[in-house]
Amino acid sequence: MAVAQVRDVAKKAGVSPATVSNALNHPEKVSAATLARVQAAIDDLGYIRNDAARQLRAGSNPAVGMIVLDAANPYFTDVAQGAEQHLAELRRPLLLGNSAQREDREATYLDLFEQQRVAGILIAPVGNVLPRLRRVRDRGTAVVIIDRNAGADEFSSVSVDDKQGGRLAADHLLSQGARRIAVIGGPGGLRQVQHRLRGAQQRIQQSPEASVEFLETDAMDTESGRRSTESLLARPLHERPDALFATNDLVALGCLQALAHHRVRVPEDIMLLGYDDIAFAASATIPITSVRQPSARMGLQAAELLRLATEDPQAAVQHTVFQPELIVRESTSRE
Amino acid sequence: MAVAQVRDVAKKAGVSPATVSNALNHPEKVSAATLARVQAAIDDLGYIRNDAARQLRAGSNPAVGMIVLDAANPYFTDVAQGAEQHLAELRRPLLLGNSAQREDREATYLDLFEQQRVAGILIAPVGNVLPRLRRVRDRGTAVVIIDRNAGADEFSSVSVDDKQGGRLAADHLLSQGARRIAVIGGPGGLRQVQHRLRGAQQRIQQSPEASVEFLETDAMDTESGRRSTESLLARPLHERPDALFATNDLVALGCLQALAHHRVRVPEDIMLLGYDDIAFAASATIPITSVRQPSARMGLQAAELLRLATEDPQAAVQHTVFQPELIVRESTSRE
DNA sequence: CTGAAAGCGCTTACAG
DNA sequence: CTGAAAGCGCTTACAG
Repeated sequence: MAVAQVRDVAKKAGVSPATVSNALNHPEKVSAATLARVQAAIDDLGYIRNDAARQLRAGSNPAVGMIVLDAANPYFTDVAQGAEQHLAELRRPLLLGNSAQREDREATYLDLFEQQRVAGILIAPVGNVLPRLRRVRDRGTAVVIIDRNAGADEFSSVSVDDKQGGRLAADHLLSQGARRIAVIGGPGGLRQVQHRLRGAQQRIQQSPEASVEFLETDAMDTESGRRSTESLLARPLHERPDALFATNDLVALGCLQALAHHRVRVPEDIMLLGYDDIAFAASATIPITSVRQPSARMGLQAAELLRLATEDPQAAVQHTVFQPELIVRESTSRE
Repeated sequence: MAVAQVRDVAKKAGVSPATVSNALNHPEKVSAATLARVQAAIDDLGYIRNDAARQLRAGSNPAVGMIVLDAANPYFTDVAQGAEQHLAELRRPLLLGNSAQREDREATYLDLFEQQRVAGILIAPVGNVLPRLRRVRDRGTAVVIIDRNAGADEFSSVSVDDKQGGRLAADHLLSQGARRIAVIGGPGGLRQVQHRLRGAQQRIQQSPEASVEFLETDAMDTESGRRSTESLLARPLHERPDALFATNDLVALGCLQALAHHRVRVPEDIMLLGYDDIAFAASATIPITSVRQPSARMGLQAAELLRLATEDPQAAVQHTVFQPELIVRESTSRE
């Protein structure tokens, strides 16, 4: 069975294709009687508009593309959900791409979104995509950067003060008596990791009796946390840290698993602190202290900044910086 | 700055638009020298193909659409990841839609995918979408159903034997001494819920001393599990169940939170068993016994069945049914 | 309010 | 191996 087209609908309704199009896109231009006949013909034939043709002629695609660092991380599903909710109100579909922290995948999704001429792109960048994003914007696509203030002067962005998050984490661990802190996460090139680490370092350096080291990982998943922790536990006892600061909660959960496996007590022997405050941090074997980011609100605000940028390409660039919040739980509470 | 088009590339390379198109789509038809000039022109101008035009003319969209019941559930992110991996090898982008168990959202994504004339659709259905899926297929779009054997005769499908899963769960709880079992999940119209419940009921009815009740929820998230459990704990002690079978792990985590909040001991006072075996089940406050589904493999197989269906629309319908596996943990181990 | 004509940017036969 | 012409299915001015 051939797929119905505008001309089939037009013939059935006894009008021209132009009128069918108007009934669909500008119903106020069409008389009520005609509208009803067109609608009936559409229902009869099961007509479904061909988006490629519409888009080609109309010259624009309402959809918005989004690229996240890890689609399996509840933090990013929350951000995406916030963005999707706001975009749905604007009648804009969200196309979600997962870079999995890999530059090649990031580039593939950027290709795809550009080829589709999406109206806008929301991106949590992995690689140095700024030059590319500039070209994207110059071709007329709005861009908003999530979770990064690099490129801050050129693109609107939504982020969290990650240095402050690192400071909060370190400050809390020190106040609980930690003296040897290991920061676990990576890759080190990722802006978020750098800032969380630097914030922690800055705070720890103010305490002469405390020290900090950085264990870099390839990824930010549970497996990475487990492996890093295993390597720490392979050391002689007196060279082990007394606190772990994982740069996200998935890594923290991995750390917790390795610690439990080796019967290291948390927090008595080693304290553990995560980042993002995903729902599972609170439900963990030992509930995990974590630095909360307002994930859904960040997604919503990113979508809003994108709306502003698409509606007025000349509009001033805007940066929304949220403040992180420390949520204290058992994994760092020694008394 | 205007966006570069084929004709601009052609002019710059000193060839015709047709040759540019051939260089892009059928490089074997073009001489090496011409290919190099075209490529140089493309790079120079930063040309990006307009997918809408390509698709309109070529008459097909390589992309595949997927609709899941809950994009925030790690089970579905795992399934999606499996599918995406296989589709990537076939050079097919995956467009992911989240129905959030809502029929209106499911319909919206089906609209979107149909308008985009995707090559295929992978769907875990919420509502009664079979009539619609029939029309979709009749228009030439391949369809594979995930996680449902309803409609089994018409569409290829990938599923797990959920009745068996329910039986495994009930059998284990009974063997651990449970006598009053509450099944928590919903909505009751969802095929997975029905089968898991029915499997459990069948097994429990074989034990005259045991009873089962069903607490239906609106959704399958943590909040639903928490609320249902609260209502159970509001009962007099002797009317409480001694075991909870949550129809997925998110619900189970919610149950666990409510139980902990009321200082009910797990498994001593009430046992808890979940479904899906998401990674977080093992890391929970009390590690949760769960029925495992091979999520990534299911996604991969769904993509493979879709490939078969797109390559030969006349190909026979195929059903892959995986067997569930019980993973026993602390939440049900009374000794 | 309605319709005839043109054209969005590409690719596909086809002729050379 | 290369190019001129046609056309994919829509929507947009424009004329009536």
